[in-house]
Amino acid sequence: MTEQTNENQHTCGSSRQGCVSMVPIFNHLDTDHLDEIMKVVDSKSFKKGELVYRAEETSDVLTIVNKGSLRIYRLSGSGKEQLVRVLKSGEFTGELALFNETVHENYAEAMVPTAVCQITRSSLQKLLISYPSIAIKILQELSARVNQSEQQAARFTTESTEQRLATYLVDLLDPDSQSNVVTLPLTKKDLASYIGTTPETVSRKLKELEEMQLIKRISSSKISILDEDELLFL
Amino acid sequence: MTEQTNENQHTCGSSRQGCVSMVPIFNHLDTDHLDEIMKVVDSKSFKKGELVYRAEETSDVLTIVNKGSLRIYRLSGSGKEQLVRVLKSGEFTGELALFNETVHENYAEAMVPTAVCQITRSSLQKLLISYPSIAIKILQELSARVNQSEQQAARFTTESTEQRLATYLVDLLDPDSQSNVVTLPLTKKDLASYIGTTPETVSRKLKELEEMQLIKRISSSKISILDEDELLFL
DNA sequence: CGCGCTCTTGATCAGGTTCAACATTAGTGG
DNA sequence: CCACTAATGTTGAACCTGATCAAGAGCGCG
Repeated sequence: MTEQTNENQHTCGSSRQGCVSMVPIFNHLDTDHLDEIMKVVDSKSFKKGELVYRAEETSDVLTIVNKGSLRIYRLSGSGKEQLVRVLKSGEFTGELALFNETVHENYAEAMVPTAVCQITRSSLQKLLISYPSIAIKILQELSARVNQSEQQAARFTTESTEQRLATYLVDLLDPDSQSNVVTLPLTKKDLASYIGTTPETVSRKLKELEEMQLIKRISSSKISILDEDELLFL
Repeated sequence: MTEQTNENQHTCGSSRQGCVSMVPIFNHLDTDHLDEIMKVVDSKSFKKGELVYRAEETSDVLTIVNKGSLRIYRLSGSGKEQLVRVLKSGEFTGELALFNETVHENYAEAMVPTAVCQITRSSLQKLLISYPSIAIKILQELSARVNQSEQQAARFTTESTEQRLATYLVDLLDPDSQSNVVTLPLTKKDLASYIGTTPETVSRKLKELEEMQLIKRISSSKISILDEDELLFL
């Protein structure tokens, strides 16, 4: 039911090229080096809902999103799902299984038709030796993720659901756009999971924030931020 | 009030040596290389309660614990403290400010008299180029930390306080010891903060677990685990 | 020895979950 | 293109976990 589609695995040179040249961990290198990297990278495509990998699986590849997006989530002992993060174009996952030679502890699922590039442990290891700057890029990304994740964890225990929702909305604001309208990139269900609550509570809190004149719901996925400062101050 | 003690900054070659040769990210290298590393590493000592760094500070060093331990914690907007992790000997911190050239977002405080080694960004960068294996070690450590932190975050939202406390206790069990007695390495207050609750609730839940015959409190910091399986099954 | 901690226990309270019913939207096939 | 169905989102009411406040007990330390 969640079978991979590997059809264009060796037929999308352009996709592979797009992958390596647009990815933060590679794009500081010049064309010659990108060519070399391209040779060791594989492309794969996944339909909406397909799993790139699942918990308990071993794997020795780093997966980089080329086009589309991946939901990274965990399942608790009781089967409750926790949305950990959404990977967008240029971001990578699979580092735990790759660097620590262990199993995945989360699930990666395509949210929309998604193209990824994958690089094996041995290939990556060679690249890291040839181009130490790649390692630095990955270190940057991983340390930023540790930080994000620790902040998220701290918010779960120190802030109210209302506060978490409010800051989530404000964070969606595009700094270099005049508009104060944000588009929710997640379903209410995923949004609820991400901020650590239920869809019912998200619904109620959005209503409350609207009654407080802090936001205005334009459509189901569009929200106008009326008072950014007050939202953060809650 | 939280002033650093740099007295033995250049007087403890032995400490520095201990540092580099015992640290996971370096200890796979041979003696010659360790000597080279030792040259670019600084030693510092902190008294109990002193801060190695604080949020909002910039810094360009990676801090590795040599002896003692560091509490890494965050402060929420409302001033609530969240214990993120405890660094023990051989572990490092400061990677966010170091790799991303930004400010710290957490605090690092000595829990006991603590000796650390520090290495600057430029020195580390040179080392990473000379010894790519160091980068791999750090990648391993950081990806493991991303994983731990995401798991911790997921637990906050998917498990009850009782479950989090129970798994915390079981995790303290030493696998290669016959004993089923664990020693709490944290004060009740820190323990409460770490698992995302209050000291009062910790007290009550421990009492409940004892009434369920799953644990037995030996002393204030020693607990006997009577039924590991049932604790994890809660 | 007594002062100031941390820890414990009790009582109350509130935020958020759960369950259930209803509304709305999106997706599917005639 | 509309109708139908399934999934998602909303609202209400009851319940429950865990936080808060307050008071007392134990403990270490000067």
